Amino acid sequence: MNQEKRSITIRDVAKTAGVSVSTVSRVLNGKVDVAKETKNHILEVIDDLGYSTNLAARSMRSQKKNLIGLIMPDIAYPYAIEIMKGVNQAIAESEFDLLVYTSGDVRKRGHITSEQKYITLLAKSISDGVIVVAPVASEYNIDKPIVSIDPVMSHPNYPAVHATNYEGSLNAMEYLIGLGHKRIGFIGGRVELESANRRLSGYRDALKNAGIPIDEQLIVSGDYTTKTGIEGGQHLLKINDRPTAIFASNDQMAMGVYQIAEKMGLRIPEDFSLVGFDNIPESKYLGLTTVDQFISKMGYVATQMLIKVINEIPLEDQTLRIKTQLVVRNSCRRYSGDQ
Amino acid sequence: MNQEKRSITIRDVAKTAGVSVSTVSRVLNGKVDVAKETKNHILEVIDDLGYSTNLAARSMRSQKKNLIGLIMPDIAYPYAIEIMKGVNQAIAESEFDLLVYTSGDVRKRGHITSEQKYITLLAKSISDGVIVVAPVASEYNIDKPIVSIDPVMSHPNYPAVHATNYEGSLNAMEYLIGLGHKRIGFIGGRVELESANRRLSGYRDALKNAGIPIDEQLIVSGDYTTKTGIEGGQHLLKINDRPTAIFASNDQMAMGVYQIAEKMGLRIPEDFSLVGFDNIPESKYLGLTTVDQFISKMGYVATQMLIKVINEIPLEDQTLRIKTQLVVRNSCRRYSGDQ
DNA sequence: AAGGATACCGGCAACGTTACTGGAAACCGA
DNA sequence: TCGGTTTCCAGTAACGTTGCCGGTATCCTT
Repeated sequence: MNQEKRSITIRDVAKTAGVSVSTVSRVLNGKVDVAKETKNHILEVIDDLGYSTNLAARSMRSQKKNLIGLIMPDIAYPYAIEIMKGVNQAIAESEFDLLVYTSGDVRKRGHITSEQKYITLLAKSISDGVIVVAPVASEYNIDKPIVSIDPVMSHPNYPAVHATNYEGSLNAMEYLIGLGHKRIGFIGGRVELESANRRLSGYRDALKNAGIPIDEQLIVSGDYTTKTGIEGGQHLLKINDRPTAIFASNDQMAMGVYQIAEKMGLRIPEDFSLVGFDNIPESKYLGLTTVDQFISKMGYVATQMLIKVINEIPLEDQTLRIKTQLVVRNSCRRYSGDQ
Repeated sequence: MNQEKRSITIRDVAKTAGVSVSTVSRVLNGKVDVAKETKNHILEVIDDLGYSTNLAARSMRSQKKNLIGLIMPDIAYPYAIEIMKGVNQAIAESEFDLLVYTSGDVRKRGHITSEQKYITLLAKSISDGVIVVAPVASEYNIDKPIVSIDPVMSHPNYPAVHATNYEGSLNAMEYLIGLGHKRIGFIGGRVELESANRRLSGYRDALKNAGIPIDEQLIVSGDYTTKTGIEGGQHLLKINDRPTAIFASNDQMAMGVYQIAEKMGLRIPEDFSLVGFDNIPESKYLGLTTVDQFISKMGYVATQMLIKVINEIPLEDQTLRIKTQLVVRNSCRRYSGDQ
């Protein structure tokens, strides 16, 4: 039945062009050692037959692939999208193409295929190097270049780009404290991620620095999703002596806070102030004051680093820290304590 | 210097496990024909050595790859992102992983690597099937499943999912006309794309149906980018007897119109009405009335179709048409003609 | 005109994997 | 005990490509 229309190989091209396979391979790879006439003829045949080289076979045999891999567990949330935008831009400016590898959901694969597996899969097989987002491990037994974005632990010998999560958090808190807030709620992120912990540290230290006692009741946990933003926000806003400000440790959760505030009939910033973290595009429209961590720039820079490593250009710094920056919009107001 | 730490192959595993290569391959692929004891031992060795199978080699040899390819010229614009969201969701629900292939920019590759090249590259090499977005051709000499999203010309034998571009455009225009508008500007999309032409047809036909003469001066061209939205908007708004409404043939360009309007000191909808097409997330925040074409749903459905084709489940319909729907927000107002 | 350089090209092996074939051992029923 | 299954595994041949080596012509130099 399925008569398997075998696809056209380099051998077919060689045969119809009346040359050897190696010669075809040479014109395919732009080697000089072939007569202009033969070359043109072969190119014609290639076009006629609609041949295109088999990536798998080529990858297996040769070194340079002009392909960069980007590994993400999920590509459908704003953070991932911003990363991709940055990577995409760097890719567009380069000679490389991009292969984004995803399983669609962090939770999809069980214990069998771990991060390491994915990386080796892509790296060994098919690309010249990979970018890993928020990886857990820091060492891989691969000979291929790897650049990590926001890794859990930075390893001095492995290139990585970070955001200054701690400082960003500190800044945001100082801003709120500077506005006169003393009771500030905090909605945390996924605890297994370094970024979440560092943002929490920033929260705690800022209060400590300002001499404000920490009320553990005001710290709730979340997982960076809108849903937990809603839950956390609701919890905080239902407290009797409710906080005058909330610091959500990412914008996605801050968006949840907006939603629950509206449902509860509370206005932002009139009834309470709100600060987020990330500066995803949506924040602009919401008027959310947040900490910009230049996500897409991180993707951009990481890609450039990777390309350098691939081309064996030495890196000035193995780890690059992108400075976060507070973006003040209109989700916060001064709190004078007299209301 | 670079002593090329050769990576671990199946042969290494076989040797240290004291079995043959084929046996290792068998446990790797979950074949039954191997003793439980041997199997466990091999799995242990695999874990110890940190082996992971070389995708390229496997792809070359075997049929099933559990991998779906998505080919996009650029992944950094809202339309592409929405598609990916949908595809991502379907992927997450399936046994397949996803490989997004992009060169980062439509304009990057010259004549050498065409759409066909990309498709065969990915399809022949490495994946079980591919999804192509807005492809120009309708036939490919590949034996692998292909599903197109919004193809230029639909071919009855090739699975594709469309939006009802013409009807959507017609609806939007009828809405504007129903509000009393007679001078309606139109900003067109990339002429080489079918969607652009069909939206323009909708514009023309709606006017014709309403008995309103077409003023060619009110039709300007664009290419679906914000930049041309700005230019087109400026051009239209500078006309002496300027249109009372503008229909931008996608949201991205409508966003450009917002920008230029603000710069010119014109308010929407007080000074003129605006309608877009696509319903990208940003539109919600802008309050833009637009035609929802359920982009992410298109990605979702296309992926499901592809998976069916791969699994040789017959499709009910080769081409699926997703109905567009007008989303009324607050960028339009009634025009009574007395101002 | 002869020797050497150069331009061009073909053949072979190898990349790491899986499909296929077949064969040894173990088991089973009588 | 013996033929026949069954279980398990090893060996070999591919898959489509490129790297390497070497072999012809052709051209240049003196």
